[in-house]
Amino acid sequence: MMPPNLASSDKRQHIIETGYRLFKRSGFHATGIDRIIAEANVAKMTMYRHFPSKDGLIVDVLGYRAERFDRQLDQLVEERSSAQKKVETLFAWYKAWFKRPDFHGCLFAHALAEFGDPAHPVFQAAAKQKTDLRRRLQKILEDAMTTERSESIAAALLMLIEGATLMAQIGQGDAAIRDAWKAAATLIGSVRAPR
Amino acid sequence: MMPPNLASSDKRQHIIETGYRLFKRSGFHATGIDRIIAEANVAKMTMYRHFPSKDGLIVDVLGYRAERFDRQLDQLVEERSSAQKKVETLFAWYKAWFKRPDFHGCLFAHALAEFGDPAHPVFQAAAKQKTDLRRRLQKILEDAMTTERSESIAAALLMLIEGATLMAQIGQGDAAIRDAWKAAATLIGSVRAPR
DNA sequence: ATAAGGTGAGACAGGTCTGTCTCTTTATTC
DNA sequence: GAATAAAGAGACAGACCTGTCTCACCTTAT
Repeated sequence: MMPPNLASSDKRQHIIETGYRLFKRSGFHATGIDRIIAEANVAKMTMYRHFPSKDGLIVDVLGYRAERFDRQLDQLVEERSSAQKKVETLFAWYKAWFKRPDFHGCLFAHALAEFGDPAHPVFQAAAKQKTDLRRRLQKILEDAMTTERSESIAAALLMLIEGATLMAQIGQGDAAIRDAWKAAATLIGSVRAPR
Repeated sequence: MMPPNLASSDKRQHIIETGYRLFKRSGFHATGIDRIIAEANVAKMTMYRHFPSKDGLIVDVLGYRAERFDRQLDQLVEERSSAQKKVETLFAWYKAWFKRPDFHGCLFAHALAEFGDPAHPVFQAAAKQKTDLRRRLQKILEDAMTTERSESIAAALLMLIEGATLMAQIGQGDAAIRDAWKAAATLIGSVRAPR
């Protein structure tokens, strides 16, 4: 058994996905290890062989989720014409996400809420995702405007998205993403037709 | 001792303020009752005489915080001329809030993160504050534009504010509130000079 | 066949949590 | 001074938490 066990990696991934499902539904502190291993149908030692601790598992869950989000964003923005069209597609993606029955808000925002210490690895993993998303939005916008404006508007788009996600959590996602897109279109349009 | 004991109300308020300070710093689940009563220098039974449970205390803490925020907002917007000026003052208030050393993000957003069940009293108390704030923003804006536009832009302003608060939590509050205000000014200005 | 590593199942320790209880002390009002 | 209500102090129960440990089982490579 020298070669890396494939079944072992499968278990690891299964634990991550189970943790993701439970953490987003019930929060990090309120979800116990026992609950995770019971839902994942693995032994406790299997979990602790793959992850150093609960916090370590949380960090890996956030990393997994960030990677999956990045891949989806890659698919969304590829081969589309204008920056405005790309942003519109992104907002439509959020609108669909809000409608899903398993939507429970942004896991990274929740992580920041529960782990307020900036030195904590979970905090840093969550903060990184927000910073990365802002950078990606800026990359999309900089084709259509100056760098200075793209940075400012990218930050505004990110804030609109985060705010819309919060409103979606209290059952107002539909109106929120509609108003957010209206605002986003106005902001992007203001570049071409400044007052 | 027939008349309501004043000292008793003081204790109650002191417990609420201590809980507020600890909850916002460490989160709700991570903050234990023992910690609260130790910091407040009260006996455990004193706390349980004033509040039915930990969840009950949390609801009252959120209510206290919402009331205080409303009062501050009252002071901010009174006797100011234009809607734009009022919003600018509000954004300046957020900018100052982000700079405070005891800033740890929005307690209501954190409550929504930790109590994801819409039927939970804590969830409802937190959701109410967001809905109320949106309504107040709309009242401010409707002097300067049609009701339809004021509703849409008020929602956008709220999302910008919530997003900025999240970014402030990861140490980017200064740039966030600046970009948020830029966007807000563009949105408000777009009403007078529509494309 | 045999050796070895991954896994399941669950006991276990040590700690923390919420909430209840009793007993004593303090402060106020009549 | 006596009566009464609030509060302090802390034990306590029962549950849950994380993380470690043991032992039996199963699969796979040699």
